[in-house]
Amino acid sequence: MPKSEENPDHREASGVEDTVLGNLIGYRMKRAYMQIQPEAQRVLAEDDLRVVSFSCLSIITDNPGIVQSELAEALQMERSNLVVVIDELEDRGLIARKKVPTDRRRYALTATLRGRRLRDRAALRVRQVEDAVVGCLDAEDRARLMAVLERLEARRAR
Amino acid sequence: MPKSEENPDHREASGVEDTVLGNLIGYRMKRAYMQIQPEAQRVLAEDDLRVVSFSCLSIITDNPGIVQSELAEALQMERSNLVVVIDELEDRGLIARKKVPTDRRRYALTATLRGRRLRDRAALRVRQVEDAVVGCLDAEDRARLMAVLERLEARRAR
DNA sequence: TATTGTTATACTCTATAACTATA
DNA sequence: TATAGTTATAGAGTATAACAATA
Repeated sequence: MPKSEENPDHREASGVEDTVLGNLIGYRMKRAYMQIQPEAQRVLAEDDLRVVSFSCLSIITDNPGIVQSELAEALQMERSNLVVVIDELEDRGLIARKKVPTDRRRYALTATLRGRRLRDRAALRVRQVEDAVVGCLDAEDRARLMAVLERLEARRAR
Repeated sequence: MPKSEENPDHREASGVEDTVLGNLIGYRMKRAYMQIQPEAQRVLAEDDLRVVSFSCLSIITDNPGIVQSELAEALQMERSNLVVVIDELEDRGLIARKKVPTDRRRYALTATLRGRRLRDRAALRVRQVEDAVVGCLDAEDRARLMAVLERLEARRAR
């Protein structure tokens, strides 16, 4: 019976046997992510933000003048799906669209003061719920996790 | 200007500034996961499997006689969403449903020989694409990553 | 001709409520 | 009364094609 070297067969807490799935990084990553995502979603919802709108607001705040194509590329999402998100942020007065004089196809996006403040507050609260979830890791484990995740992501240019 | 201790402000490869989002574990985890997931999806599709059907087939293979409620719980999904997946695996002759004599509400699920063989082959191929993605990590980093992800997941019982 | 923002649309995934048959 | 499996459905999230305005 083939056993994996790094994680021998074991019964999960639930009592369900799992020789294969649990040794796949994708599976483990999704399940770990699912510990964090609903918590982040919940606190962001208290400010009427979705994860995607918080992400947009955050990138716009840090990159005043960014245009929608660039934002879509930064967040790895489709331009078309960005439109409604940007519409809503603008309607709520959190960001502003300004036509770029030198290229009138493009809209320069900037966060308003309200937008920047909301971003800062929301980021703090997301950080707090992450701290709670990740509380079982010490600072070193956490830093190492972040570094490894960044390296996996950087692999994209292959 | 507040800077994070563990990851100072920096320009991403794309040239987009990112003071906040990039320091959130949830964001990093999602982006790292997105390096693996499409690759896994692609190789599984070659065997006409989705990630969820592979996961079901895998758990059923390792747990002959498991019933749908237990499977749903193990994979943290809704019973109702499991039905079509199980239907398809059964139609393809990869698993069998057998009424449990002692409780005729329940179906005992078992993988057929074909199902077990497909699972083993698919698992190997998923493992290969994961190895390719994660090739930038040495064995120790990889083992540590898996261990940390497991600890985050285990936090569920809080 | 190519690109930006936009609209419409479709497809997947997930969540909920309600039904049936059994217990 | 509660549970297992099922159905239908609605809501997200995501992907694609096509269009108008502009380069």
